[in-house]
Amino acid sequence: MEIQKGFILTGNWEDNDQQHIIKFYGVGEKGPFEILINNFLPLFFVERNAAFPDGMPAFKRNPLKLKNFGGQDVDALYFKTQKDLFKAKDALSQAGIRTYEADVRSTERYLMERFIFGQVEVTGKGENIDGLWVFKNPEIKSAKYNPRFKVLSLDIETGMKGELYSIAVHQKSASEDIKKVFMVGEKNENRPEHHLSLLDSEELVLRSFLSFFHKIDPDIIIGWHVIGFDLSFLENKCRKYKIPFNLGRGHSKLIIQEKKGAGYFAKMDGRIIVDGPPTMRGAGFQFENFKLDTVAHELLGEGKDISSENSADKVGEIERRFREDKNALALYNLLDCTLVLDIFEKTKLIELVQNQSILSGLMLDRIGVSTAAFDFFMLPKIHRKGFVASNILDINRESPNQGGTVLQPQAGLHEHVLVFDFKSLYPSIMRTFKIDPLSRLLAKEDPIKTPAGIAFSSSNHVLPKRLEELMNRREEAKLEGDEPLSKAIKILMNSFYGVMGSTNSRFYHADLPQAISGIGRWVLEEAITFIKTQGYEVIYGDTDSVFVSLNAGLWGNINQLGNQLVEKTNTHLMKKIKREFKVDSLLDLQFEKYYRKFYLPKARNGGGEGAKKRYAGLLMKDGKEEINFVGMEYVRSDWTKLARNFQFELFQRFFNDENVEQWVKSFVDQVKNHQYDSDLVYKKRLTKRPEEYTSNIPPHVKAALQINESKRKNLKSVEYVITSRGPVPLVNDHSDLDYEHYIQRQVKPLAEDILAISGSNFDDLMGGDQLALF
DNA sequence: TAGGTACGTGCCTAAGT
DNA sequence: CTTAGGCACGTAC
Repeated sequence: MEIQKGFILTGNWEDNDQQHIIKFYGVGEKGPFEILINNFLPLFFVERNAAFPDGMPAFKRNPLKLKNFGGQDVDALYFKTQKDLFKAKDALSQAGIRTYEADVRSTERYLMERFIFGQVEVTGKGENIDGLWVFKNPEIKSAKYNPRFKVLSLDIETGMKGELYSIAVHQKSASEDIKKVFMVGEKNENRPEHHLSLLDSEELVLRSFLSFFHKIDPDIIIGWHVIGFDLSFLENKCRKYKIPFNLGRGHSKLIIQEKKGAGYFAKMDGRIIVDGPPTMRGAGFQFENFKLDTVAHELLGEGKDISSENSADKVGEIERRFREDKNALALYNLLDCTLVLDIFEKTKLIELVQNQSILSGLMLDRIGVSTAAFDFFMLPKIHRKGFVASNILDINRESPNQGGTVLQPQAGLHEHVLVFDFKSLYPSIMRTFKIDPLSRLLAKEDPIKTPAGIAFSSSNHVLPKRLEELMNRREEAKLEGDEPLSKAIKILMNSFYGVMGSTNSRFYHADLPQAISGIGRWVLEEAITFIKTQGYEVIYGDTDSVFVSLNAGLWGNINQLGNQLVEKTNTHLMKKIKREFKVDSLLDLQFEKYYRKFYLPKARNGGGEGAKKRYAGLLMKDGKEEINFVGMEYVRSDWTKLARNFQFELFQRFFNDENVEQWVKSFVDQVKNHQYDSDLVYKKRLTKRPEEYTSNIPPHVKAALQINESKRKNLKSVEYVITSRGPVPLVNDHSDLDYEHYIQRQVKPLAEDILAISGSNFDDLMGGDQLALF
């Protein structure tokens, strides 16, 4: 008998010889393992009184003490294979008979019903086959086991005509640091360094790489666009040489799929691919762009040794090194691997996704799917409460759901502004008012009514307890300095509100998000009213935040003041909520920050009213004063660097009480005098193919349409400038820059925001005659 | 290979002078 | 030539 703890990386199912087989792969205490299960039957539920049509495959019907959300009894139907399940589901659907939970994946069903969240203890007859532990129908239960994965960073270099030059890998684990480059070349060439293998042909490079790969046996492959480029390229080469592209554990195949709009996905047994850019985007990282060089510079302060500024030069330099200096190319190839590895290490990305998997129960390639994470937690819970959920239905919403309140800002310059916000507002509302799909169904049991009159059961619910656990665990994680865990919890908690309000969730019901956001609006209003009664002026607020201006001037200790106001407000809310709703408030207003100066701009087309979701303020950070921009052009990636730099410097002067007029004038002169030509580039995403924009054609699309047909095919964003001919892609000739456009569209509106305060005006300042020159 | 709503801004286009 | 409405994008929370 073999007992091992482990972490599940991947899972899949197949129907084989009239059997449904589930396979899980992972890494355990004694190495990688495979779990084979053939005693699990795919299932769904139907109403007890359903009369079945002809053409149903074989099934076993089992009456259960479960009901659907409408209160009707249901039976479980078990099938030999998933294929039979699909067939039955279709037949029933044709006959107008509803099925329940028929769209739950059997791998996830198996794990969730056993409360297994990534980490397992496997007990059974284990057989070690070629280093892979194989268990057949073992006993599996939840456990605590957090491996340090073997992470391999992969990068390839190619020639312009589609030749494979080299494959580099860098793998780090707790105990080893392995570097290797496989390159096409002659053996005695250039006295190659020890980690460089020169091989006679592409085919030999591929074979050597694959054999080496299996020897070092990584758990996770990382890279930069590694699926869409590197692995896809290698797959094609392998096909050409009829080499099986069997990167998976047990030499199983790697399968790559491209989903239009959603990017590339790769699947194999027992290993996970974590691609840098999409994963970092998903984790909320933001950079000027997601080029490896940019991200590496930003995070590590270093870059590649071939600058990627000019892609034509880069390709040329790679080809030159391949011909003349293979050692240099190998170093370059390897540097990319190491940079990616360092980026992952610095941002703790692997730890983040590992925590997301443990918290959600989803395997690593599904952690981003919030609706699936909600199912994983909720389905087993509601079963134990006597309910089954529906399939994911095609719902069309009658009316849009209302969200948070945004207060009308009091436009202008303020001094001494305190910002308060509710910590995790929506989760704490769900906890306070016991909101989840179950308590909505069972609202008759000890009801709580929200301000809008939606009722929930105060005694029968599951999500509030889960949120309490998560919030407590997050506090612990913060104290322990465990950033990835804290972040993973935050991401998960924040997803619940969205899932319950998503028609792509089987738990969707309009009352759920309506109740939550409705209470949110009530709470914010109540807090503001109270703060005003304390004699403070509220100048702005958005969803969960309140901005207070100390118009009477600054006195005493800011922190003390802020914390006292927070305490009073929380106590007030506590009492009020107890009185009106008979529940204990878990709402927590916090004193977040203090701006010495704070500016709320007017809306450009708003008839003098303040613009919501836009502001700039001067706050203290690490003992220094720093300008913080929110929603303004400075933080918008679709404005030029010219505008962003201009706004930053403008506000520096403005907050410093300097007169800006002369400076604005000279800035405009410098623009005309070609001082900022490299800052005039616009960058904008394309959400469709350029030809598909029909109703109107915005500038970035006009630019995109001028790019070669082949290059424009999968274009995700366009860089362009405005010339006397209109928008032109950056890659085309653009010597006739339209400076007047930039002054009028990128500088003037930002300058006006500030100039208007002192009653001056951009055009007067410039003097009409000078503009006529252009 | 489906978390949500609220909002500002610039530009295009068609309808009104 | 001016204006209103809608589209597209990016952002705040």
